[in-house]
Amino acid sequence: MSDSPTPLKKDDLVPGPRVRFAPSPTGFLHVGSARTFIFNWLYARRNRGTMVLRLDDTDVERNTEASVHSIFEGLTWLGLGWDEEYKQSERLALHQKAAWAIFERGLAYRDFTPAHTGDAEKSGAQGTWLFNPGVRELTPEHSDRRAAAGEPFALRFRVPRGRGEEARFADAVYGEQRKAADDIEDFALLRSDGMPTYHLASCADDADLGITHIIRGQDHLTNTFKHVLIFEALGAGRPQFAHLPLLVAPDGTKLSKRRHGPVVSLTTYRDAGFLPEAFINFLCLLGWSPKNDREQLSLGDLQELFTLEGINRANAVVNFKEPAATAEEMFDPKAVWLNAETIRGLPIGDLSARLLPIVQDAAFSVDAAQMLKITPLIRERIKLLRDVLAAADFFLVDQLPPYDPAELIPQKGDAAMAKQVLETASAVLAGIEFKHDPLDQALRAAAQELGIKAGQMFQPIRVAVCGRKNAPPLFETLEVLGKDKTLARIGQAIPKIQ
RNA sequence: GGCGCUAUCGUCUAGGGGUUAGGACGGAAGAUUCUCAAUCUUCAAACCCGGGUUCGAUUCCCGGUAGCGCUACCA
Repeated sequence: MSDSPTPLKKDDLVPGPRVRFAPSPTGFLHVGSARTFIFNWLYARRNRGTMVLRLDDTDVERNTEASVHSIFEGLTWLGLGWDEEYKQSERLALHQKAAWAIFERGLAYRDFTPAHTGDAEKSGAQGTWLFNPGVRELTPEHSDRRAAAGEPFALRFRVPRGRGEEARFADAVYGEQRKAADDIEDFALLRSDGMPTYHLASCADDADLGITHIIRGQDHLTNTFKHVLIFEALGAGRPQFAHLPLLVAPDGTKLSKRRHGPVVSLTTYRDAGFLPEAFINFLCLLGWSPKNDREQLSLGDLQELFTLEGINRANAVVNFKEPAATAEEMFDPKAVWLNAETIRGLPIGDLSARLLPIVQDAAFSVDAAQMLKITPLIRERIKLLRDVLAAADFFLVDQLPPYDPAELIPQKGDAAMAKQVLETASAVLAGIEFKHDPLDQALRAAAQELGIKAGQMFQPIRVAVCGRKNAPPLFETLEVLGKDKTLARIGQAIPKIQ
């Protein structure tokens, strides 16, 4: 025995919570799923716990490799990471063992009834389906005999009936929940092909992986009664449940790609130029609040402030526009605002580095040094990263695209004034250093000499150089653009004036 | 149909037996700079309906209505 054993850390004695995000790869990564991931992650980090990523891929028919990609693509973009990773399809033996253990305890039975054609009962307005009559009360001998003869069957949970029993659990968000067992149908554990159902696989894995907190969408709230039954039948401890209000479309319906298009897919936001930290901030504000009116929250802030108590119960609308006119209009205005705010708060070097690949992908030849000079001029003028293409276009091209020569004419001025301004500017600019202060002094002096207002002096130059009226401040722009390009563009503008 | 959940400005939300019902986005108006943007100021904008409890309900209780979810050998 060593006389100085390694002291146990407190964390070793009290392991942190274990949470999981368990998407099924049957479609792209949904923004609602992304929020569920984020809340789980925040809970794990906040409480020094473990974040488990588990692919719930027991539905072989509907799984796609493309979907797996989409999930990882989305999660990678968020950049939050996870600690452990599992695939349900690799844990089938565990699920089957769990199902048969439940059967051995007499809490499940074989159902030899052929599978339903699911949609028929979805639309059916008749009474609640609870179980297929006849099979639930088959004697074990009869059941064994038919199984031995090779007759296919599903394994169903035998929900206690007619005894006034109740399933109950305490949800961290929705409070005490209870439901009469008589209202719970005999759900399937195993399909007739032997594959586990979602309910069984999910609970068996949660128990096996030691999940302590299940944080998931409210669409699972009523499923939880079944899950509670499974955990009990497994003799496993029951995790703490916390259900999240759903994210819905402006029309109040659940977000779906079919109905609502790309706005429900996480990668759409990445591709449109959202910053992951800003989008995480936005998503967190949907269905959760720090209760102190703070809205601009960094990841660090969120980690510090996130609690299950801050989650509310009503569904939240993602306020996008259905017929989207422009890219920016299709998104929730608050998400766009948060993104713009985050962009403004980024150090220039950081923002510039994020902008550079976008500009280069658009086939502009710019280097990092140039981008670094352009960035401060557009930082307050872009809301999405991709806006850089429209905001900085005139810095990036050699030849300005065609513009309306009428724009060259200043307020309360005429063509003659425009021409005079540009000719004067041409002469003045040729002889000075292209730095903010000299440009400022020279052009203001020139305006005074011509007897016109500074604004009247600047507009024709701005249009000649930028190809439009709305652009960053003039002197900074000229400085970045340089003397050669400036003079060339002014030279090209002069003949355009009639 | 059955069961469950929910209900504060257009949207996200704070609040809670007595408040001018607070903040944010978006909208409108104004200030400011060489345009735009940013920034600042101001304004408009909400407690689903009906009962009950109470001196007093937007808040608590019940009912209604509406929305959403589940009701598959999908997850």
